[in-house]
Amino acid sequence: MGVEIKIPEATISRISVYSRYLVEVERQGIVNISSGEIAEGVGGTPAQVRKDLAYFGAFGTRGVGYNVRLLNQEIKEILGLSRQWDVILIGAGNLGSALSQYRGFRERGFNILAVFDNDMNKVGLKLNGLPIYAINQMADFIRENKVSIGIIAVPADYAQDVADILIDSEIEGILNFAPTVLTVPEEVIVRDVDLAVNLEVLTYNIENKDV
Amino acid sequence: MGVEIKIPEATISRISVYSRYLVEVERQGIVNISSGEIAEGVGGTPAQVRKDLAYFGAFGTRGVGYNVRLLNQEIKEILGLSRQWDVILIGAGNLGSALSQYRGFRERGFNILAVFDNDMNKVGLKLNGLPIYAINQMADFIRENKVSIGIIAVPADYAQDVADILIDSEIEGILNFAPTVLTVPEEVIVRDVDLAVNLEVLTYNIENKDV
DNA sequence: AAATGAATGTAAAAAAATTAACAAACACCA
DNA sequence: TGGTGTTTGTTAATTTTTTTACATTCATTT
Repeated sequence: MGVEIKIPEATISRISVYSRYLVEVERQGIVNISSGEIAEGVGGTPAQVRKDLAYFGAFGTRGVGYNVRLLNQEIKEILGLSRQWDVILIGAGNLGSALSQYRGFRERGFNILAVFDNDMNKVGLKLNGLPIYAINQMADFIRENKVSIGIIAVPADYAQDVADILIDSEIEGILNFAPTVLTVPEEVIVRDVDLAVNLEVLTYNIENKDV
Repeated sequence: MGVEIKIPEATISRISVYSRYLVEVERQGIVNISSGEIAEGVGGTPAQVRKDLAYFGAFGTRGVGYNVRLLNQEIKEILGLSRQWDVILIGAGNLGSALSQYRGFRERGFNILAVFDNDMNKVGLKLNGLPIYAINQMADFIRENKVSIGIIAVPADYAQDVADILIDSEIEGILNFAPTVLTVPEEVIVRDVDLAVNLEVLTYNIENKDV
């Protein structure tokens, strides 16, 4: 009977950015930070920062601000980053290769276990230290290793087939880099990263700067 | 004195996805399509599709739907894709390499002219057929070739320096893959593609599925 | 111990975006 | 030619998100 409080997706994106910024700030040895300083650091407004954080609790001290280390700890907890996330990557092409050694993932606690590809010239080899397996080994691997997330970095034509295997293997979430809309049951969470779409939003904004 | 009509950024993202879907539909030889069919194809609602399109004009025929080819033409015009976009890529690392040969860019009319990197072992070589130049050659190159967009794929620590050069060279837009917030003057449009943030929004959504 | 200053947390207001609803327009058929 | 069914374009309603404004709280100083 409790009132449902829906938290904007944009808030989640922003607190992830706050967290990344706080890591940097903590590294500089700064102990306390105000909403205004966070806003300045990430390009937002103080009110927005406070509002975003207030969805989850009262982490600050009035008149003082937020303790950098504690706030970052709270945010990581909110984002689900206090547990480790085991991830597999599907697609050992150029994009897959880039993602397999992307520092940002490891730094934030994501653990890529293996790469899957259907190219038999690649299967058995390593990609940036990660083993490459065939896609027909994927379902077993996911179950045996309790993999939570699959990152799809295959061409659009194969993406749904890959997704179907992931779904069958009871994956929890999919980060989809293929430029296509995936059909998944509602218990599987998908997030699309659409590179061309991003570029097109940019061109639109360039062309309509002044308007 | 005209009323300003602000178009949601989400609308721009969506029409870009519609366009990609229409390409596929057109390839299948389908001539007309309804808002409901588009919605089904991209995972949206018919009302949303119509509303998004209505910001820009009346492209359909009542009782019939939209002519696939014409609608796609209109959308591309809206997104600024009727002109060609000359792009450079900064960073010849793994991510830069992946982006340099990303099909989705070329398919949508983006033309990557060159890659820039500070690693002198790479300068002078080619990356997927594209010349690699030193970053100190970048400003001249941008002006001489009237480059509109720079794609930043360098580590976060160097991203602002690269951005500063792009800004000085009067670039129009920046697609930023570096996990950091760039400071730019307001006439330069930036769009961030933050890979770890996307993964963290995914983990949040997984952890809060049922709520 | 009271006063001052600073910055949070939140309630209320405003703005923005989405959804619903329906009249208008068109194709097709009898 | 008139009626029927379909689907758009648009207005209105609703929902969501952002912004504003300020009372509350805490640290510090006198």
